[in-house]
Amino acid sequence: MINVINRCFTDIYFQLHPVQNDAISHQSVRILQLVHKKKYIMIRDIAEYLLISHNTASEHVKKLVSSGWLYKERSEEDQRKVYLHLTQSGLSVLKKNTELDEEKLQNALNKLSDEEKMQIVRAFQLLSEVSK
Amino acid sequence: MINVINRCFTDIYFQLHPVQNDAISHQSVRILQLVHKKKYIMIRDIAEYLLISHNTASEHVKKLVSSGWLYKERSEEDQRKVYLHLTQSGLSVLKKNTELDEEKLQNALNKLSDEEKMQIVRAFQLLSEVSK
DNA sequence: ACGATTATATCGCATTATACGATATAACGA
DNA sequence: TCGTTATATCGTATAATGCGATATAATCGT
Repeated sequence: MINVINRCFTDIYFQLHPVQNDAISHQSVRILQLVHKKKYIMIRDIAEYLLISHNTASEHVKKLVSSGWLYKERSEEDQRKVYLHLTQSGLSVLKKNTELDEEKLQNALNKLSDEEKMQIVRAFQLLSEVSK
Repeated sequence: MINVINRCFTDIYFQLHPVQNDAISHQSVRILQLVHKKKYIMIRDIAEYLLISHNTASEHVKKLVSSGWLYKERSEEDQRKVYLHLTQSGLSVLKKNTELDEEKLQNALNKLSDEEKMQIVRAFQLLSEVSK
């Protein structure tokens, strides 16, 4: 069962992911992903998740800010802390690099009945829920 | 509906993907992926898919062969052609970099009933099928 | 037969990505 | 005040990425 899900999962991503011409590095995508999924994330958290030193994480973030994909917010309570957030542009880049292509996904879904579409949505919601 | 599926899809991958300490580059993963999903793939095909020049693709493949993740097979009919295949080691590296972690996925599924598990498997098979 | 094409490979070179140690600054905590 | 925490910057090193130029061998078209 695990293997079937994994084969389908990778097949779906392989077939439906957007064609990306964007020049974006692997670590940049991982950082945008972290910022998107985690609330109140800081530089040191990114270093921890990515298993890199804090200064390297700081350099990465600097680049992402200057690219216009992230912005910083100083904490009110503790002025040392810097919370990171995605810009609209950053969200758009992240989507192109982690989500399924909307048009390709729509084309795939159109081959199914309404009942089948709903089954797929429910299944994704279910697995997403128990993954947390 | 598209947005719900995409949010769930990225959540599932974010929560369940393996923690990877392997030192492997982005392009290397993409090439292993291509070789895995496509039959009789050649250097020039990889260049085409990855939108890079054939000589760069050749260099990448050389590195992957020397890492023991790919091996080459000369075509019988046309001796110019070199088909690429994954080694066992290459397949293992690819899985760690694209699939969901077996243990994490199992833990998530264990929170569900047998009926719900089957619904998820059917939904993934369904979407995988219409994605081709 | 032979020039054109195809597929791969290699070399030289340039740029970007990735990372860390050392060091600095500012803010917080006891 | 002194130690700790969070971020930032500089210098430096190595790996990753990529392309043009060039080479070799096989195949194709006429």
